[in-house]
Amino acid sequence: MLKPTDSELEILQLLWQRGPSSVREINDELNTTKEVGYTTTLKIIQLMLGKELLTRTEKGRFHVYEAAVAQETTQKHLLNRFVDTAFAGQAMNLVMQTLGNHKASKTELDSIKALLKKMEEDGKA
Amino acid sequence: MLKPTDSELEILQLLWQRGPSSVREINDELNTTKEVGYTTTLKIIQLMLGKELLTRTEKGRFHVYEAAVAQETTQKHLLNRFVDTAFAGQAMNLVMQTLGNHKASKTELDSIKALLKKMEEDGKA
DNA sequence: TATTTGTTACGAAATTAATCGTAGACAGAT
DNA sequence: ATCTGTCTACGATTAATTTCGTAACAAATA
Repeated sequence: MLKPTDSELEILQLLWQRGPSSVREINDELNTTKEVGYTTTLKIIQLMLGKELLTRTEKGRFHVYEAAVAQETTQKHLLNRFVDTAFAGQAMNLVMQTLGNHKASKTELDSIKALLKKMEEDGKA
Repeated sequence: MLKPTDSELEILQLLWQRGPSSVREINDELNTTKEVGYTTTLKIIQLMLGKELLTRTEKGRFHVYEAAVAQETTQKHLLNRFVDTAFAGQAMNLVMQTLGNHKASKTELDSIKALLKKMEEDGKA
């Protein structure tokens, strides 16, 4: 799998969230956060198409782009890399630090507890 | 804080683990994993010194380098960035995926459970 | 019809990261 | 005294990423 750059990831996030979108829509979204030229966004999207991170369909005389990689698969890859480079492979350190640095809702805490419970049972068996 | 590159992070990990080290030692360590020239390592270390990621002391006619940034602080920064870029800020998704993708020892699971419990109590209060 | 507007394609510049070669200093061995 | 090996400093090259200008063309509009 091809590692997306930060700019590419930003676009992937938008597409995962919005679904299929035009360059104009993506660029407008990006510009709510930071200033970036239309052709800059277009260029990155074209490069992403080359790397097969996106697919596109003709829609009249313009194009509609869609993420060609699944969010979860991509995140899993990035996560594995990140655990290695930033946490020297110590995944549970990462978990502890994340829990320590970020608030969690009751629902989220419950999901995590359920997952932990399942892990313990699997470990036992 | 200056974001270390991947190569720089690799060197930081070694220094956090080994403590103060010479270029030779760092380069030898790096070469247990991948091939990299001595002057390449030296150059990166010199750049890191410029960015104040390292400090150095003269030791006879050569230099000993030491991490100038704390492991936990650095990881926290990287983690925050990563949560934003790769998980669109959804920290608990990251936690769930990490737990799902990596094995954990009983001790680790217990620490996590203890931390969760503390978080729940804090949330209640 | 002529002009403006919006779109894609593409080349080029600027920036950053990583790699390595070469030169010069110096200690220790011959 | 000279040679050899190790060290630092630094410039040059390459590759990847980001940015944007310009051209070509179609559609909408004046």
